[in-house]
Amino acid sequence: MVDLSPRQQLILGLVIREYISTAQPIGSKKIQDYGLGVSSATIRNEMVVLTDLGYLTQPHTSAGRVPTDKGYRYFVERLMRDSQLPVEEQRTIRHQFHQVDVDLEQWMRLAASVMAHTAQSAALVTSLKTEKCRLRHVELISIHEGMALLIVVLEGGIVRQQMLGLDEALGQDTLTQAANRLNDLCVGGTLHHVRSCVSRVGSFEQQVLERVIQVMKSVDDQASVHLYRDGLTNILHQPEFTIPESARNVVQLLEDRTLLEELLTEMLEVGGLQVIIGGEGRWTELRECSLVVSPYGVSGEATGALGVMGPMRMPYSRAISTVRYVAGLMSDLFGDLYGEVEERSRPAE
Amino acid sequence: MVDLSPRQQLILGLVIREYISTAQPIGSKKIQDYGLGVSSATIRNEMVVLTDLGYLTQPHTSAGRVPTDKGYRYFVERLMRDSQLPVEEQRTIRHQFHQVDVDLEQWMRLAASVMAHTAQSAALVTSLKTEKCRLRHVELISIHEGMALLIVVLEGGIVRQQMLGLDEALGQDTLTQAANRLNDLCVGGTLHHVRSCVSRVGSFEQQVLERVIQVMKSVDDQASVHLYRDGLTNILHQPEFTIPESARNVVQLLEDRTLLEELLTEMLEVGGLQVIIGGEGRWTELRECSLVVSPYGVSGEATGALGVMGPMRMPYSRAISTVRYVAGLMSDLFGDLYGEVEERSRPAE
DNA sequence: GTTAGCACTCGATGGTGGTGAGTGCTAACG
DNA sequence: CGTTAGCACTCACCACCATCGAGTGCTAAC
Repeated sequence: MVDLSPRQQLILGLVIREYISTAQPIGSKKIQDYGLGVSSATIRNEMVVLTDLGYLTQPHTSAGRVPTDKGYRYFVERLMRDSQLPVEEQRTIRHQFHQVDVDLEQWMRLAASVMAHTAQSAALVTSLKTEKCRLRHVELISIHEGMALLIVVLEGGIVRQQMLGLDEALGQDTLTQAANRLNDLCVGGTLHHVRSCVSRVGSFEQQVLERVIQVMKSVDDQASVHLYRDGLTNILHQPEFTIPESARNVVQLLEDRTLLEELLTEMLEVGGLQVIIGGEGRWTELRECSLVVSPYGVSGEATGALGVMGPMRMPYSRAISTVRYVAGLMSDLFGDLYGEVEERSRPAE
Repeated sequence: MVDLSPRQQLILGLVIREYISTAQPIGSKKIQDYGLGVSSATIRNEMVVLTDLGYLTQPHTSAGRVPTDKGYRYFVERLMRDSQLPVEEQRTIRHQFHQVDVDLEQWMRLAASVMAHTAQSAALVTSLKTEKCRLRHVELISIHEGMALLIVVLEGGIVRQQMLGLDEALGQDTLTQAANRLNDLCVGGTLHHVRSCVSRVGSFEQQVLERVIQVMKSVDDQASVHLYRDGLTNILHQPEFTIPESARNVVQLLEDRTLLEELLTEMLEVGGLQVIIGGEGRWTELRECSLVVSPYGVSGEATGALGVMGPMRMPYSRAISTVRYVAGLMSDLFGDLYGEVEERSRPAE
């Protein structure tokens, strides 16, 4: 992995960059045109080496070279200089965020839309997952006799609601009283603390608390993670997805919440901006795709993941800077909701 | 439109049914195989008539016949007998609905999933839109000093939340008091009534009320209608969408919320189960597609639209019975939340 | 180590002819 | 007059083939 000569690195870099922009196998002639002062034969020789080392392949004998996943990996880790998103675009994006309401859902939707547009790929955003979520407020609202609406508010403005079938008809007053009692007892507590309250309240309150616990558990659970998607069309415009077969595969991939949620949750555990190339590791389903994923949120409080997905032949530099910028921006926005604590833990902008 | 002989109707029906199941142009021989006791020449003669009348076309001179949108329209309105979804499937679907929580969002998601699966097409579900929404409850929760969460509960368990920047730091107690005052004053009122309260409260409450009004207005507005989609992959499996071009078009169509929302909202105004074939009317964007859409909900209180989208060559009978059944089921479920009123207004199951 | 030269490979392109499904037309039939 | 057998015709589809050329690997000379 480490023993490429400077010239080999240069050639590999050029092949990858050229392939990323043209989607055509790259021949020695085209590289020569870049003017590195050697003949095509020399470049061919180097290409043979790069091919033997597994950084490039040929679709068929008499074709140019195409990067392998290993090649892209080398490119991303060694040949690409970190670039920032142009200041102009940064401003445009910030502007868009300031134009919408202060609303978690709208932000996430917007983040997906912005990334899809800026990186010209499919974009993914998961909702926040609290690590040890604290209860902020419980509310019970009568819908009609026999049915009440339970609203649970958690730290950081996460709101969940659930319908609650009542065994006996209870008026709004009774419900409010019950909610007040629970608020007095449990607000500010973690799941653990809420659990410990169950034995200290009346039977109806117990019933409500069970549901609150269920809600808090499910927020921790990946099942309740929301997933925002955008830019599916972008990915279908890529030449690698004109084949109906691959198009279907990638759409299926993006439609199937479970796989994506699993993937993004795992990325969250690893932490930091990640690049997954061609389904490396256990993600064989995304064989033809690459992802750039980053966590966002307030570390230790609530975190989510966001990123873009495209063909292996993805403009990594642009994708990475886009994802990094949006993740930083979202982290800042959410940081404000958590009252400016944990300043140090935000990903750098 | 009305002057087809019984035999012409029979032939048209057979051509359409056969084409729906095979996606191949249908020749006179194939129709003869159905054994209607006449020769292929006779069938050809009838086909010429049907073609001249605009119910069928030929992709090219020496090919079989393919239905036109007018042909499908005639089929849907005159040749198709209303069928029910098999009882077995009805049970399966009901069962799935009873297995999830009593939760609007989960229901809509499930409805989309069920329709996508049952009708093997792309499914769409909009959230409910209240016609004259009534305020049920207002809640203010302190997030941190300078920031509060406003929760607005409307008739039928619709919950909306919004962050509220505070001009001055207010404690939870102050917020609760303000919320209580507003509840006393406005609960049960329509948008109109809430508006009339603005002048009767203090300045902070006014500020909150403005936001409540904004929320209530936006619920009326199509901008806030949620859209649940499922089964995109199904549609890409249809032979008409193997061409990358059409595949992209249909994906773009399904990804673009605004067009779909506009369409579904318009369907809501028309009312009743609607079949849109090949972008009839002003829906030229869906030239290659057909939709089966039905309203659901509690008429006069809160209504939404749901339906499926597929190629023009869609199994209309199955699609219609699926959509009708799911719409009925959803209406029943939501009807329960509205306290069993308006019994008469539910679409028949 | 580099390079010019060269034979070779193989996908892409385009023209050709055969095949067959399906047609429209016509003339004969009941 | 509706129906039908027969027939010539059309045209997409496919297999075949030759050509072309981009790009290769190899070798020998620099």
